[in-house]
Amino acid sequence: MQDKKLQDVIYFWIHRANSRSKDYSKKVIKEAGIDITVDQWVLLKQIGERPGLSQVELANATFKDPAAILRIVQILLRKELVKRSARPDDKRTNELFLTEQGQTLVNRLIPLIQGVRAVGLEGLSAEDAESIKKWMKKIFQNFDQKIEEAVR
Amino acid sequence: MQDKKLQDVIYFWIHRANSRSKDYSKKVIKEAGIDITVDQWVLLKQIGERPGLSQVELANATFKDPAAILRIVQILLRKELVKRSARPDDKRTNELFLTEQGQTLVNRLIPLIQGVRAVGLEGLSAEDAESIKKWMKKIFQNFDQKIEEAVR
DNA sequence: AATAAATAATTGATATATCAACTAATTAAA
DNA sequence: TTTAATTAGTTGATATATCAATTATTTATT
Repeated sequence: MQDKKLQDVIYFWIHRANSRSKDYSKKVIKEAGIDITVDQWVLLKQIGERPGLSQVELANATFKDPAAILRIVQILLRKELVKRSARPDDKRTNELFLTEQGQTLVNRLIPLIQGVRAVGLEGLSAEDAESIKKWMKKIFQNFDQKIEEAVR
Repeated sequence: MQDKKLQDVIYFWIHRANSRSKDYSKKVIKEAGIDITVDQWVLLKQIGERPGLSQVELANATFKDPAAILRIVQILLRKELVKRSARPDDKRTNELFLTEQGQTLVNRLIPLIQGVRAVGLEGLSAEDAESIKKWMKKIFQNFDQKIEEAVR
């Protein structure tokens, strides 16, 4: 049975680009002497953008599983970068906030991560970057629709 | 400190596209009643393309860690989809081959995975797809170079 | 040839992803 | 309003990713 070689498959390269951007982010964070993972950073960043959001809201925003969110949040609580409290009008729900330490760390990381983003886009124009973003959204939606379609 | 919202970051969308393509592959494989993961499939496919390759070669081809390869290979051995034997001229090295069962499974999966690939690219032209592949390679290389640069 | 360096595979530790099952709290329906 | 359904969070199980350290073997060096 004939098939494309792995290296000719577009999704394989999307995977590689994703993987290496994570690797490089990790390297930059580590070299700055900061002890958090890329996934922890993403949650910190999102909590900073939307203080008080719940774990489910965080899961939706980052497209992670609530169970995955919980475990990462527990690490962030342990590191005292995040604090958590029950929402007064709905005791099921936890509200998440950055601690002062967490906010300081986010502020320190932002310029580093901006540098990381720029590295990946070297040699690409702003229009190229826009096209890529647009196409990634399209591919995402193509799959997402097929997945959701089955649910209905 | 001002920064792009998570949803405006190109790498976030690359991550999402990657993640959903994996989700949909998983769904299709499961619906076909086949009990393997996407990562197991990628290794099977690569071993089928290059019979006799070693774990390190497999790690390089798929950009995975040798330790990760080992654990997935152990699962494939357990499922009797792959067989393994020491290379005669270098006892450190294992050669990997598909079993007959493994080959049958690969043949069965290929058309399913081709369908998955097509779903993701709906609404995109062949040229769009080529551009995406080219740019993902570029982004990959931009990061990879920075990472390797430090090693030298 | 003996020693040192490099390589392939392995193991252990930690972090993450996903799914299914479960509890507690809330909301909708009979 | 009592019951049923839904929702938020949690836990356990399994698979994967990454790093550091270890063993066995091979290759390079002296």
